[in-house]
Amino acid sequence: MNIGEVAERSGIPPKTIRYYEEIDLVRPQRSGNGYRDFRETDLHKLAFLGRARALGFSIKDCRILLGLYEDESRESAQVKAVAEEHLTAIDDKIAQLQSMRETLSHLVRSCHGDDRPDCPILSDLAGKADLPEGG
Amino acid sequence: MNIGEVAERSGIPPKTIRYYEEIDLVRPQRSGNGYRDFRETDLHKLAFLGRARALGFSIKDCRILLGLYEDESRESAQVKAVAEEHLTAIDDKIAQLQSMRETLSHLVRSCHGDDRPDCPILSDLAGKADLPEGG
DNA sequence: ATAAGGCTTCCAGTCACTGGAGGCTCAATA
DNA sequence: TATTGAGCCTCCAGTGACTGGAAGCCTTAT
Repeated sequence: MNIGEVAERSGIPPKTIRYYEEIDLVRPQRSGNGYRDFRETDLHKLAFLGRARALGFSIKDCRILLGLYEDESRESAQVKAVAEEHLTAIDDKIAQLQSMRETLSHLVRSCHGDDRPDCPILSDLAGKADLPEGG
Repeated sequence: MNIGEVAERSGIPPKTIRYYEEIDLVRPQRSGNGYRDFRETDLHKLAFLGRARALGFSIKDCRILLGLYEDESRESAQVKAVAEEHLTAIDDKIAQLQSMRETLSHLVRSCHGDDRPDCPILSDLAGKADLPEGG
C-alpha cells in the first residue's frame, strides 16, 4: 500500500504519517522505487494512533499505549493508569477554560459594545476594577 | 526599573519579558550599562499582557487589545468583538475536551484495571467495539 | 580581591505537525 | 514514444509562546 491509500483509509494525512515514521511510531517497508510500502498492520497502527490522538493522548502516551497494545502480557491496570492520568489532565484543562470563560463572559456582558471608548474589558485588563463586585 | 523587579511586580518571568520585547510588545529603554530600563508604563503594559494571557488571549489578540487600550478614540465594540470571538473559541475547546472526556471516562470505567491483559480501552483504540452500546 | 547574583546575548529545544521547494516515478493519453 | 499530471521522495523552515542553558559582562557586598 502506498502512503496515499493509507492516508485515506486511516484518516491521517501523508505528511503526518511521514512524521510518525520519522519519530519511529511506524516503520513501513520500502518498495524498490523508494516508496513506502505499508502493510495492514501498519494501517492498523496508524488508525490506533488516530483514535488515541483524537482522544487527546500525547505522542508520548501513544507510544506507551501502542507498546501495551502489542504486549500480550500487559496488565490492563497499566493501560488504565495512563488513561486515568490523561483524564485528570483533561479535567484540569476544562476547569481552567471554564474559569477563563466565566471571567470573560462576565466582561463581555458588561461591555456595551458601541462607538463609545469606555470599555470594562480593557479596564479589567488594565487592572482597574470597573465591575460591580456583588455581581 | 531592572527586569527582575518588573518580573516580580508583573508576575511575568524575565525570559518572557525579553521575549515580549523581541516581538515588540514592549520597548523598554536601555541604561548606560546595557540593562533594560523599564518605566511604570512598561510595567502596566506587562501587567495588562499578563491578565490578557491568563484569559487565554493569543499574543496576536493581545497586540490588538493593547493597541485598542492605547487608542483613546477606540470604540468599545471593537474590544467586545475580539473578546466575543475568543469566548467562542474557548467554548469550542471546552466542547471538544468534554467530548473527549466523555468517551475516555466511559472507557476508563469499563476497564477492570487489574493484572489481566484484556482491556476495553485498547480494544476501542484498536477499532474493535467492545463496549455495550446501550451504556 | 573575590564571590554571588543579576543582567546581557545567542542558540537550541519544546509539541505535533504543516507548507513548500525541488526532483524522481508511475499511469494514462496523444 | 513523448508528454502530461498525479503521486511519491527528501530536506528545510515555520508555527505559538515560551523555556533552558551556555558564555560572559556588571554590580554589590564582603
